[in-house]
Amino acid sequence: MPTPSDAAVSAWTRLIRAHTAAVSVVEAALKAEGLPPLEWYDVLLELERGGPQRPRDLQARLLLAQYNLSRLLDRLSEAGLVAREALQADKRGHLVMISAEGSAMRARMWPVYARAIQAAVGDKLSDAEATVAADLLGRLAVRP
Amino acid sequence: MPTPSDAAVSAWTRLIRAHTAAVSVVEAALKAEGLPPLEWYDVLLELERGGPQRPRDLQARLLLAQYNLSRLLDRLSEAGLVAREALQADKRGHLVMISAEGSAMRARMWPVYARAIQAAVGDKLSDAEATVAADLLGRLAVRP
DNA sequence: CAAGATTGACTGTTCAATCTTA
DNA sequence: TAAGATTGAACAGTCAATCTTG
Repeated sequence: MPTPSDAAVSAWTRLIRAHTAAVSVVEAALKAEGLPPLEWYDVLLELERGGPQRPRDLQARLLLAQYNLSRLLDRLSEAGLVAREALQADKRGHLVMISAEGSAMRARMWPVYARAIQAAVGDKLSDAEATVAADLLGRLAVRP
Repeated sequence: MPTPSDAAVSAWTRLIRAHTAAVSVVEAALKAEGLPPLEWYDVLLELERGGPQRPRDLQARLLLAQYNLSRLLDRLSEAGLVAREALQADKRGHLVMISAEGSAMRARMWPVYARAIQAAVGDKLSDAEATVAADLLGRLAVRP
């Protein structure tokens, strides 16, 4: 049985810890400004970058479960930040698109988010170190 | 305003992704064997290593919110994996300790957990790379 | 009043089942 | 039958209030 090396276990443990610590800094910053959670930002950004998309595509890019995304979109839609539009091509699905309000919200969130990233990562690693970390972390997200 | 560098943003983004990917591998492995979630393992391990402790101490080590831990301990206790015992010294609190069943469960979880860590981290990074990643990630968890 | 811990009510997540169309 | 998407009910997480003791 392939038991992980100490180095792998240590990297795993610290990945969990670093994630918890960094996310809580960012979420706290957003909450302090009365802004929506991180997850909303991700969806809004993906919709700005990728244009109108089907939930299935968003799901794959954001690594979310389908039922999870369904309710997340409900909330975003209720807040007026995204709109759904029926598809003629495949009547099972529909397109999700960001609204003007959604873009405005994403823009309002970014400065707060950016400062929090700086506090959580930028202040703790040099650019060279952050680049190394990004490379190694990128390898962990690759599907086998 | 200190805007984060591209390197910092990239490290942040990939931290989130790597965490999501790695955790889902591990949680899926545990679930497939009918075992409890990762979080339970963390509590059980901490109680084995650190001996009987007050919830406050567990909370600090595991980076959990107090109300969160309170309900997590309820579940562990209901499953017979931990026990609570009143403290005479400070009657507000109590000690939490792992039971024999709890130790047995932790031991059953470990091989599954270990294989999953290997798949999520060990198979993707060399030991040298994992050591570098662990060092950098450790710096992110340090309180300012 | 402050610290340790819990609880009620609310919000969000998960699982399995369901519905519709391909 | 399978894929895209949603939903009811159960479960877990969050916030603010509460209780008890220091």
